[in-house]
Amino acid sequence: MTVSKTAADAVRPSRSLRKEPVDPALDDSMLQLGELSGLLGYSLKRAQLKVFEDFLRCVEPLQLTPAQFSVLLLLDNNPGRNQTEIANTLGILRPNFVAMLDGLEGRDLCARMRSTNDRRSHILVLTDKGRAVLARAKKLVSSKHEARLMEVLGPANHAAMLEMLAKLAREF
Amino acid sequence: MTVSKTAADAVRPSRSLRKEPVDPALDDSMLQLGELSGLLGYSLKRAQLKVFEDFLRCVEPLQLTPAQFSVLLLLDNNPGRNQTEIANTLGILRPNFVAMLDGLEGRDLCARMRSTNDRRSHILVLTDKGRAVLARAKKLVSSKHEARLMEVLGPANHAAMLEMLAKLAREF
DNA sequence: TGATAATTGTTATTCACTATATCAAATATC
DNA sequence: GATATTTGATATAGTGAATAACAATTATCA
Repeated sequence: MTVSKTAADAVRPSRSLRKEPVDPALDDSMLQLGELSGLLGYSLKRAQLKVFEDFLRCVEPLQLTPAQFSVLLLLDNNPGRNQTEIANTLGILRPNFVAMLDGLEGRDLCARMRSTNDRRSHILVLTDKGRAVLARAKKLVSSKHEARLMEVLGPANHAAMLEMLAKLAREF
Repeated sequence: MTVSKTAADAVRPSRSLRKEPVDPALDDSMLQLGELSGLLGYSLKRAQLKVFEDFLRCVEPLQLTPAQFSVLLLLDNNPGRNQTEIANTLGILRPNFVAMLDGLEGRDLCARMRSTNDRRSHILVLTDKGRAVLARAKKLVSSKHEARLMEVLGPANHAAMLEMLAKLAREF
């Protein structure tokens, strides 16, 4: 088949003939996702984007991205670690972690200290401000963000989902 | 508390004293994720990355990214649509969709045809090659990618997960 | 009808995130 | 003590996502 270079438009579900008013927000005449809605990866990504958006909204007064929050949380749970260790557990490449730390350190949320054992490495420490911000962030995340997730999914589903996602992140 | 600028390294779970051999791949002395493992968004993102990696592996002979696959699939399911409609349903911004289409059209997987109704818009069409590639891609995705997901999660969990993710992508 | 607004595809540009190679300083290995 | 490895860092490139602006076309409506 050779394709002609023009074409009369195909069957539009003719928005003008529709009876029920279409959702004005995500309208677009409702295209058929088809097999796409059965693709786990597709829904996974779209859900992830939505969840991150909500995270940003909930924690907006503190100006923390999910990645930054995860760093602060990890520092709090693992004192005495260096950049490589923190970056690796978060799946961040060392070169990219430098600028990220510069940002956090520039806002006085954490600090690098030269290790006395190994003078190559920087031990990462939460500052007092970092601890305070983290504490407030945790409250916002749990009371707003996670609370909303719980509400939409229900506690049982939320737990089941968490377990499955962790399994995928681990074994896949 | 003012932070001194150096510090003796804190309690390392002393890798040297461990009895069981640590997983050499993701080692890093097993940092404590702490509250991070309870954050749905965190696991969601890590799982999504793993799933997309697997998708790329499975469909590697066809050199299709998840985004490209989704475009081809959508074109097949929705003939006669223009760029704006396709881009919008996939959450791709129109300006960014241009280069993406250039790539697909350059590989002769789809084509833009000027609409006779509205000479501004381009109706998107799958080429024969595009249909053939899509068919092969679908087989690879279902026999390798989705099959693996099924195997890891189990059919029931897979279905439950899909439903929850769709709900999040929709209502969140 | 004709002036004005809106839409479509496009370009340019910016920002964030990711990835690789490379480097000097410090440490480990043998 | 020579060589290799590790650590933080820099430079750089690639990709995705976001906004503004533009020409061509179509829609609106006074």
